[in-house]
Amino acid sequence: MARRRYVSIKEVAALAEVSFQTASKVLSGGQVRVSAQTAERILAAAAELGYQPNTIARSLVQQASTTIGLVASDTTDLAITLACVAAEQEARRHGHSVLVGHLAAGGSDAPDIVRSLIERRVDGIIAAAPEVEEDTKVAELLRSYVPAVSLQAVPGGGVPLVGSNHRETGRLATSHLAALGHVSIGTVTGLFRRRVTRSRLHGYEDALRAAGLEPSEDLVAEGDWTPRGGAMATRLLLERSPELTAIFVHSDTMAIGVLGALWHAGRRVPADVAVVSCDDIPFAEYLVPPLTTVRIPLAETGTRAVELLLRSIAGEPVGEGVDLLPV
Amino acid sequence: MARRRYVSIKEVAALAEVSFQTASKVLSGGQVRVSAQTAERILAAAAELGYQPNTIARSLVQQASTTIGLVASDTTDLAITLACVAAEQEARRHGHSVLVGHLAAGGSDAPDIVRSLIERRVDGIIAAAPEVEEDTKVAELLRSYVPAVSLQAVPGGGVPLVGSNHRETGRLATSHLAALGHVSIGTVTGLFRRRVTRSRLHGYEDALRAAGLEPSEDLVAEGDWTPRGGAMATRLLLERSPELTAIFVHSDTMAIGVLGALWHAGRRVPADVAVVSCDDIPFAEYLVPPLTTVRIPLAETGTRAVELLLRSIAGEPVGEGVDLLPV
DNA sequence: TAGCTATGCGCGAACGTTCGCTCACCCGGT
DNA sequence: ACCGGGTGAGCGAACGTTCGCGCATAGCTA
Repeated sequence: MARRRYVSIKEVAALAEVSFQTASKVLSGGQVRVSAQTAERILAAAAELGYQPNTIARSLVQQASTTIGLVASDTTDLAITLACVAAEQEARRHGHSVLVGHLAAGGSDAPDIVRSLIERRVDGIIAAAPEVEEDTKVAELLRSYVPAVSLQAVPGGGVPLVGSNHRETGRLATSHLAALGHVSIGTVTGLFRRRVTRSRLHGYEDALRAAGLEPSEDLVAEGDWTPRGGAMATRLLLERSPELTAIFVHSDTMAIGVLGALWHAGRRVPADVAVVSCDDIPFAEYLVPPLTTVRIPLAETGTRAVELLLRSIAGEPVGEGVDLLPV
Repeated sequence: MARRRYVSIKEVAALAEVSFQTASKVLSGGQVRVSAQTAERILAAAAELGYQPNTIARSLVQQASTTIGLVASDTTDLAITLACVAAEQEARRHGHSVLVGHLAAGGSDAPDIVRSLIERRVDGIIAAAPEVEEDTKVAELLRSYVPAVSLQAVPGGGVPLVGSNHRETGRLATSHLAALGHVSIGTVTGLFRRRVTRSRLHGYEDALRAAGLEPSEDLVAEGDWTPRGGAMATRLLLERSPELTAIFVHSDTMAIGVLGALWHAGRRVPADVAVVSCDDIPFAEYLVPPLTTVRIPLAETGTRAVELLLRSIAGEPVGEGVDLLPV
């Protein structure tokens, strides 16, 4: 493992017998006033020495790192991962690299992560962690130091959002169940303090009312985005409202737990209880009773966030809350 | 969104009325020969101006970026994600940031990703993508430019591996089934060309032989790590060997598809067919027939990889193939 | 042949740090 | 009163680039 020493542009220039600034002109790609022969000589020298440009030095002088930061929650929820992967690939397509930070359980290290990104002079930051909804410290950093785009609301605003229309999602899922003739429709939600949850809940109520049904507190149970929480919420729901015949679940991940709990309770799906969820995570259709799910454009959300961020970095002003359409 | 201009250490120094080098000594933390009062003055000035150190400049002079690269496959397989998240958190615990790159579908952009990491002068690289098993170009880069640790074998060697004992995993899962009295035990594998698959297959055969059973080609079906592939392989298996009463699946993700396919085929789990899988992904226990799964220490793998990498960066020589124990 | 323009290349400066050396000063011991 | 050691702070250099300007040389027009 004899490690290769990095060669600098000066060594390349020396080999090609030009000044290192000239070598720089050629190697940094732009079309510049250099004769074809010298250019060739320089490229040959670079290849021979295995020259790898030093982005750090370049960033320093250019005052731009072509790097963006991504702060994600560590929930092993596929939904967030999906958006993150898409975001990274989109960023790379535009020549940017991505520095990630995954929040620890409580999300208390969010300010540290963001600060570390800022110290590394990322050109922009994408926040994909529900925890930031409550973090004013992070919000302040995001607002004042660096362009940012968030997938969640940020306290105090000032950061553009990208997301999907959660209310519509809730409405769509619930009205689907209502259209099937169900009259006792429960819901297993995400954490109440998240906006997503409240929006979807509104959509859920909208749909109930539109179907002439009255929302009831007994039909709503709070989950925590995990299969475990989904299962617990379901048990609670069955206890409080044994007559229920349909459930709208706020995420596919929780739906796994919901299906499990229903099975344990001896309810058949979809014969006894119909389940509709949302996210459209890859495995949804392969679950044991195949899951009906509202497709949320997660990857598109990630892609769009990057687009917006890069535009913002480029200096274009960007507005707020863009909504995408679920199917 | 009036963006704050970054203030340099010189401005801080000017405000504190010291030379910027002295300010540097104080702000970069080490205990140095500076009087308590001046130190205080400098810190106050830094706070007042909202000074954020510039890691880029620091990296340039220190010839170390305190950043590591992580190249992951984009498979939305939770297993890999789990390891990646753990790796990032461990790296951060040691003051390092993580630059990620997710391979595109075919994995053909792996060399580009690695090159970009090298140009950004990462101190080391962790490869968590099965695709690299076949990529000699990547292997060459990893060997010659930068310390690396891989979770998969690398063509030509020279890169330390971290992983779990896959053969043992296969043996464990299969012998569990054999101990339950099953005599016709099938297996839904990962892609044949991956080492993991072959190792687990060996373990599977080991266990069969130990139980006095003869391995048969008809009992082995290749999957592709997706629920979809798992389902297809299962159908194939049922067709070729209808008498089978147990299946060892090479990943929890595929197991979802396997369970689905069995259900569609009218086989009850575990009454008609027993299923054992491996990974111990969070939702395994909540699947409809709860999944029996061999726990693979994914997070620990990520953590260990970072440990090893940092040791390697620090100059300690490291060996090869470390195995961890599944339960 | 003198003057002008275009072409090819070099040079100095700057980006924001860290590091090691030097220097001035104060204090205590002889 | 003199010397030595320790302490606090400054200074120059370096890290590997990019950028804009300036200076030759060559070719073209008048």
